[in-house]
Amino acid sequence: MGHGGLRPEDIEHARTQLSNFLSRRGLKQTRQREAILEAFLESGGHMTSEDLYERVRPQNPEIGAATVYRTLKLFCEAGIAHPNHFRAGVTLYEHRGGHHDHLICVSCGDIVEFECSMIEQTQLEIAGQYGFRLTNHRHDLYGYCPKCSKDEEPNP
Amino acid sequence: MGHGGLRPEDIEHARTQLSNFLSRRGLKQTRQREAILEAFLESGGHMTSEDLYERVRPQNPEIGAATVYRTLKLFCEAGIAHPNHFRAGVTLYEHRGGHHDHLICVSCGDIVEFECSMIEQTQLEIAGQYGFRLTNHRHDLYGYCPKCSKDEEPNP
DNA sequence: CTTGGTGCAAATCGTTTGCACCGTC
DNA sequence: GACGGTGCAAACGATTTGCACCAAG
Repeated sequence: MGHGGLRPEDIEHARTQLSNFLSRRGLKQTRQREAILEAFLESGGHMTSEDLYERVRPQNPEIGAATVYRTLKLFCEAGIAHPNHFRAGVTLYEHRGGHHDHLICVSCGDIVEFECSMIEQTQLEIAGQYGFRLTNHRHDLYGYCPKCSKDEEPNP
Repeated sequence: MGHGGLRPEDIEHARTQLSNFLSRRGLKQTRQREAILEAFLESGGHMTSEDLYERVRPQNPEIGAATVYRTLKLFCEAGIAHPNHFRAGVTLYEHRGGHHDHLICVSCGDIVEFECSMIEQTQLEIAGQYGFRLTNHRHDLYGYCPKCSKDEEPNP
């Protein structure tokens, strides 16, 4: 179920973003970071460090898993990636930008993104009622996607 | 920031629920399961297996951590508990019942539950648009609670 | 007495870290 | 050259599992 990578302009933007972030912080531009960034951007988002490691490996066999973990964290700080914990024990990284709301198929794992400004608005109101100042949110809907709906029957 | 345990009637209901679940499945009613259930119900919800283990230990030094993990999973199947992954690496279990929507303070970790039927409704519509058949959802709003809002300043 | 439950310790899994070496600035 | 980056392997923390023993039905 691969879906939506980024458009060329987004990719270019991400490259610049990382570049700026690195120099601003006095960090180094390395071959590995470039390779990992490209692999991440080419992917559809929603991947684990492990996944990305596998993706990078063929072209760069010397890059270690630890570097991928470290780099992905760096991307999060740079605002290029965002970590998500859909299930126990794994961190899924997604492309930044857009709102992080998802429809997740509990059967095949497919992830679809959606956005609803009405809900966004309502969230702010609710937070206000409790005196909370919101920084971010997550809104995930779990269920069976159209394909899997046909296989799985409601009552076991 | 402790808050809301369950009312006596809810506790009674949970006991029955587990009891029924066990016999329905041909499983056994054990001293450990009772002890762990009581500890879980007495707590405010939103605890890790580890937390519960510590809570149970004083009165039942022989109960092992593995049993608590196993039992908590059982509670989930029985519909008494519900697992949540607010942050990487830990599973937080909460009391079942009510909708699982939360306001979470990123500073002190306080968790407030809320419910909004309008959002619930909208979720169904969105799922429908994508042909998904929903089974459950999670909706977490992160931010600073009133107390912590005073300390933390918006711009770093 | 039969089958599931428990406790312990060892095993796993994802992720992190210490350290010696390597490459960028 | 200095300091951050990398690779490897060992360390880690949460959770799971194999196994021999125990207890509920």
